[in-house]
Amino acid sequence: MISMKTELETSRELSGQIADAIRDAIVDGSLLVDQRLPSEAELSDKFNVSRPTVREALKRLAAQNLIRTQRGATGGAFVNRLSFEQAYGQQITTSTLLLSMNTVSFDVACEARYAMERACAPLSAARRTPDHLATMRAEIHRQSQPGLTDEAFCASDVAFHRALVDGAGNPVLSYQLAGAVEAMQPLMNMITFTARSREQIVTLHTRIADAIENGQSADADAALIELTNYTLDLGKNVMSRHQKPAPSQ
Amino acid sequence: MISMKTELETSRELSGQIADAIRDAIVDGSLLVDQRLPSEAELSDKFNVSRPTVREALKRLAAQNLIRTQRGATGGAFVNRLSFEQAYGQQITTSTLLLSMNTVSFDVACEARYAMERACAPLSAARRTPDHLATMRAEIHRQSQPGLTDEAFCASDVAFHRALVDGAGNPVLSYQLAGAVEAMQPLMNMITFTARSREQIVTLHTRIADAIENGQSADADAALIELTNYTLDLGKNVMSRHQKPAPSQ
DNA sequence: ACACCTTTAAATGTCTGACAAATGATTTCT
DNA sequence: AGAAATCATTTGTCAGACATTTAAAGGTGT
Repeated sequence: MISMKTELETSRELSGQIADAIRDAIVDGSLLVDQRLPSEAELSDKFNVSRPTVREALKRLAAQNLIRTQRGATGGAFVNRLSFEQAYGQQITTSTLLLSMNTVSFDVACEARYAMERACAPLSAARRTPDHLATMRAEIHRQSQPGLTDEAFCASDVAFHRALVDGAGNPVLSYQLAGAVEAMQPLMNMITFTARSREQIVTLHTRIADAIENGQSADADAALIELTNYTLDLGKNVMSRHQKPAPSQ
Repeated sequence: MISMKTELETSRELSGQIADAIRDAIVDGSLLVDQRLPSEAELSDKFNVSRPTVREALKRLAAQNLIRTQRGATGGAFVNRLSFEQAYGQQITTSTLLLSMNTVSFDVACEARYAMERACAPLSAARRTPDHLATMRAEIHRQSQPGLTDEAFCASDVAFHRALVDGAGNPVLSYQLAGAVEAMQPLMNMITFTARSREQIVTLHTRIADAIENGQSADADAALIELTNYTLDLGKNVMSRHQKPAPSQ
């Protein structure tokens, strides 16, 4: 028998309370990974609500990747083992919204992103595989091509930094950075990269890749600091042109 | 008129596709913060589905804090300005599940956490307010009290590191770290802190607080490295006793 | 006994229609 | 003009039904 709090209040909406009760049972371990939840009919009995209400609750949980559902005879809702892929997705969506809704400024996001990248660099210098290095080199080469659109340049930039972070071999760091880096792409896309600035960035990327290749984390750190300041400079111009005044609320 | 992709496939479930369409409209800016979505009746017309299906889609979005709903004459679903509070909550839930479901090991989580904390330390040394410092000192004092339960010691540990991170004055870093630090608490709670190990941790915390107070970020970094290794050691013993063999999948 | 097809049952997915409850706007009355 | 009653709109909830998917059980022929 699955224990679960079933007493509901009258204030909040029922589907929210039911979702919370089930979520708590998952988080505190009452429901284990891959375990099947009671059927919708059973849940509506247990909570004394209708099936549509139960379904709304289950959809809330599905949106957070806490459960997955399967149709058919042996189907039902199952506690989902959260994968990094799914966590990435949530992280990117959330971070993107935090930025796009002007909850945080470009400067703050930029500082956070590079601070965390610098935390990855020493680990990456020690552990990166030849594959990570090859990706970094390839992206640097792509960034040197003339005629690249700003969007393509940005995408390549993200891929480069992604390889740098993944080189650390720590999926939690990759997960955290995925949000910070990818979320900034829309803002970075607003930047016009002149030939001069691209050259500067490629130079810094090359220094970083060299440092990572040779295990010289101090060099990587120094280059990342320069890159931080340079990006902040580029962003300053963009923001002064696009940034709306502080939101009223 | 609100533009939104309304053609649906037959493969996936409808509520998921509708949720995605609306979410895309929010993320790419077609729907602005505080803007009202069409009513459930209008949406069910637009997408050619029933109202319960629309409602399931809206609940999915509400679970991600993308919208909020209001009843009444001028009510409806409104695009929600994502707050840091809400983002914290999501981040902590996700990170906690990633850890508790054995998707990542203690070592990996620990490394990621302290790597990011080290990224915060220099910023905190430069910007922390007297308030942050006072919190750190108070928590150190609490940790020195004899008779503290392991859980209370852990909670104080979290509060100490929280103050350290918040001292950096960068809400994005605080947001990222909130997940990493709080998510580790259940694992840390499994550790038995002997008087000897508490003393060691308090000593390191004091070194960190001193360094932050005097703006000596190198000292803080060194102490954090020691704390990382010490925590990994403590965890090693716990894991050898509790850790199940690697998950099959 | 084995392989193949059919049936069946259980579960989620979707629809229809209805009522309850909340809430701002409107109207009416004083 | 102001207060109270009414109304209209919208979300929240319920009941019941049918469609679709899926695996397992059962039957059939060789």
